[in-house]
Amino acid sequence: MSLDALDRAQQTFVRRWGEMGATWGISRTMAEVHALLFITGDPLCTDNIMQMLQISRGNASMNLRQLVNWGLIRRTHLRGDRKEYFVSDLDTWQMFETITRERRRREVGPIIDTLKQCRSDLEVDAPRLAKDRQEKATECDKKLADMLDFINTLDVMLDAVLSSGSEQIGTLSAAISRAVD
Amino acid sequence: MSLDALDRAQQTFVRRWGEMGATWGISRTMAEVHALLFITGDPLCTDNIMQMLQISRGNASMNLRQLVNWGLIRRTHLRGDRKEYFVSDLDTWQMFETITRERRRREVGPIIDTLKQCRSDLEVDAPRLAKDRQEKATECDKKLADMLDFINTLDVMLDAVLSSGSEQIGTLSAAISRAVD
DNA sequence: CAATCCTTTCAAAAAAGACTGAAAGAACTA
DNA sequence: TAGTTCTTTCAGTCTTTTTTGAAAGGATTG
Repeated sequence: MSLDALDRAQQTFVRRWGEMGATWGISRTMAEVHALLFITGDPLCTDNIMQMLQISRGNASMNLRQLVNWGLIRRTHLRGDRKEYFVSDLDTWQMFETITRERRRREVGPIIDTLKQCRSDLEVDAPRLAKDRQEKATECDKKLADMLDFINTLDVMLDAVLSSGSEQIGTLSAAISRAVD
Repeated sequence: MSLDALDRAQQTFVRRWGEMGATWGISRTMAEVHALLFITGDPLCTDNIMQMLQISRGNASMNLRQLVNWGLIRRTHLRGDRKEYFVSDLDTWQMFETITRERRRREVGPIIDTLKQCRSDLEVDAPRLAKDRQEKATECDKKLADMLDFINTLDVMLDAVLSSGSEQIGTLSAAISRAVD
């Protein structure tokens, strides 16, 4: 099994993508599996992936399942072959949208809930606090409110960007630059 | 040491912020230390932090140093006290800006470099590839180019948003919504 | 300069997280 | 139905990351 220039370029990409993933709370291997499917563009089966990334069957299976759950890859079948194959979405924008939506769904909601929770608990019990603590409570509430506000603004912006679709990204980028000047 | 409603609200916030950090490649404790300084607004010394978060001296020292390096907190001193204190005096927007700039600096550059590297390696060696591999190489190059392009666009947008400052964030949000319709 | 007070460092320990491989399960085939 | 082929699961193992605590390093004070 000798590697040519294409293989080497793909390997470099896969490794780097794995490292990236690791700093972003996605496991290195999951990111590598994804990168491999993305960059080759070919349907690959579990054995291909095990061999190319030197990982165990169990590991491959787990990570493939997660990627399917995220919506980043899908199962497919090759005519006359019983094995399952996997293919990645090939469009960069699509990938970005999927990942961003998923993270937003998992993370933005919970943090907003916690902030609101803190505020309402504070509001309910504030009258019973000692005088000097009341001031502090007001300050704290202000910080929570600011943050909530900020997150909401960002969330609205993100939503607009995500729903714009890849064709409009240029327009959007231009509009932002214009608004900032 | 009995906890009042303010303490409880702050603790909830600190815990949640820690969990958030953990899913974002920032260690749970570092995020908790930051949250604590942010939400109380008070200058706190190492002992305060050790006690409030139930962590060791070494751990506190390490994480405080990292936060100072990130520019999220700063050292300060209290009149008539030899200890060092720490404060987080940034507002929500400044915090966001600091964190985003730091991550961008560390992560965007390297990934762009790798993508370019892959492309140029491919270009240099492509002529020597077998015919069927050449097609693949072209496809691969196209993917790398697309991704590079996409990252650049996003990076430009991000830069515009970051340099806009908190006063303009409303304007910006409105401009985006308008552009998307 | 010795004593005190505080901070930093770092080797070792603990905790968290990821991976393996063998075994069980599912889906087809003859 | 029994056999074959492929997939999933999960207890145990291994790896990586985080935390601890004790010792060393600085700075300030009397």
